[in-house]
Amino acid sequence: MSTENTARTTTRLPAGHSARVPSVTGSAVFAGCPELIGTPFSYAREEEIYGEGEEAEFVYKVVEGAVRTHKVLSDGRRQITGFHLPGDLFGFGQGETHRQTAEALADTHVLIFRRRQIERAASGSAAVACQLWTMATNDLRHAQDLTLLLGRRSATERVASFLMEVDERLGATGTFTLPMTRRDIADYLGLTIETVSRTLSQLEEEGALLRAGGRQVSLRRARLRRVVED
Amino acid sequence: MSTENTARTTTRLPAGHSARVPSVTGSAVFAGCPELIGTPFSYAREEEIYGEGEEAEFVYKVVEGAVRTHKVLSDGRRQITGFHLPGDLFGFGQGETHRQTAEALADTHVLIFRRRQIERAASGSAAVACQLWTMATNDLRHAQDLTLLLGRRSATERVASFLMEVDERLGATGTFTLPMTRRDIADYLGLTIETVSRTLSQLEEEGALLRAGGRQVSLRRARLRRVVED
DNA sequence: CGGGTGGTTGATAATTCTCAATTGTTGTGG
DNA sequence: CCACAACAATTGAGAATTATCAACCACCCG
Repeated sequence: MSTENTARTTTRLPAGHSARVPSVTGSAVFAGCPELIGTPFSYAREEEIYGEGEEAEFVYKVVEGAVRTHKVLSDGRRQITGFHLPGDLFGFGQGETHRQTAEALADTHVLIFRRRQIERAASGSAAVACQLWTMATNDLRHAQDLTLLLGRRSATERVASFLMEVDERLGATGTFTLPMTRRDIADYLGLTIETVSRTLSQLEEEGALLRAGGRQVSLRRARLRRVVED
Repeated sequence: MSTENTARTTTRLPAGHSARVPSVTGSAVFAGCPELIGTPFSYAREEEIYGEGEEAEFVYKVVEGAVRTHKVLSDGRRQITGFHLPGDLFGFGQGETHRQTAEALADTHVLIFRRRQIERAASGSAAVACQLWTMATNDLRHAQDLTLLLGRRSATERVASFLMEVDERLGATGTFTLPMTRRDIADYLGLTIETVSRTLSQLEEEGALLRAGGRQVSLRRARLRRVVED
C-alpha cells in the first residue's frame, strides 16, 4: 500500500502542535485510483482558498492546518458550515461553481486535485464514485446535525456540543487549543461572540471545563455531556 | 398516537394501483439501470415510514403526496430537515441505519427499493454511483442553505424564504396550498407556530402575500424577494 | 350540531443581541 | 526586555427578538 508519505515535502512542518498527525492517510479518493495524485499547496492564515460563485476547478485535502467554509449574506452575516482538519477533503460538491467560500484558519498545507480529473475517475470507476458518494453522505450527515443544533438548541447546548465535537476531532483527549477565534465559533453556532464568551464563562463556572489563555480548554466531559443530553 | 385512527392497517397496497402515476419520471437512480424497479407502496397521512435508528432496509421515491424527514431531541424538540415531494428520493444516506424519521404529510404513494440492491447497483456501475453522488450533493447543498437560514436569518426572512421555496417546488405559480401544518413549518424553520403565524399575518399586512383559509397563499414575489434580499 | 384539531392573537417572560467599556494576548520595534 | 499597538476576549446594561402561556376563532368531519 502506498501510504502517501511524500506529501509534506512542502517545507516547514511547524512541529509545535500536538504529536498527532493522525490518519492523514485515509486518502479515500485515491483508493484504487493511484493515478490521482494531489499537488502540495499552501495557504497563509486567513487567506482565501476559493470564493463562493467561483468556478470549482480544484478539490482539496487538508494535510496540515485548518480550513473553514462559509456562506455570507449581502449584509455581511456569515454562517460557517464546516471546519476542515487534516485528513478532510473539501470543495468537492460537484457543480461548476463553489457554493461557499473556503479560507485557511491557520497556515495550511493541502493537496489539490483537479475536479475534472476526479469526476473522470468517478465516472470510470464505481469504486471511486462510491467513495465520493460516501463522503458526500458524511458531509450531509454533519450538515443535518448542524441543522438540528441551529434550529432547536440553546446557546449553552450549542457551545457544549461544539466543544465536544472539536475535542473528538482533535483526538478526544479532553484538552486542546481551539484552532479558531470566537468569531468563527459564533458564526458556526449561529450566535454572537459575546454570547459564546459568556457561555464559556458560565460553563467554566459550572465546572464543565477549565480555561487557560482564551483558546486552551480542558473539558469535564461527563458534565458537558449532561448539558447536551440527547 | 390518537390521530392514528383511520385505516392505518392498509399499508399494503394492491400492486398496480399506483404503478403508472404520471410524470413522476426523473427516476435518476434507474437511468441505465433497468433492473432496479421500485415496488409501489402507500402510507396514510401522519404515518411513520421509518424511524431514526432503524435499520435502513429501503430507499424511497415519492410518487404522490408528501413526506417530511426530521430529527428529535429526547425532550421532544424537533427539527425537520426536509420535505419530499413527488419525484424526490429519500432515505438513501448509505449507512446501516436511518439517521432521521420519515413520516407522510398526506396520504402518500412511494416506490420502494431495497437499499442493498441500490448499493449493489452502485458498486457495479459508475454511472449509478455518480447519480447517487449527485443526489447526495444536492441534498447537501439544501442542508447548507438551511444552515444559513437557521443560523443567520430573522423569523421574517425565514418565512418569506420558505414560501418562495415551496412555491418553486410546487410549480412556481405564486399561488398554492401549503401541504404542511404550522407545526411542520415551525419545526423546519426553527421557530414556534405562534411566530410563524404572526409572521404570515405581518407579511400579509405588508402586502407581500394574500391568504385564504389558513393554507392557501398567493405570493407577491417581488415583495417577498425584497424581504429576503441576499 | 358538537368535538377536535389547527390557526390566530394578545400579554408577558426568557433568551439572545447590541452597544459600550475594559481587560487580556500577541507580535514588533526601540 | 520593555513598551506599545493591534487585535481578541470578556463583561455589563439595556434593547430587541422570539418563546411561552393562554384565550379565542374557524373549520372540518362525523
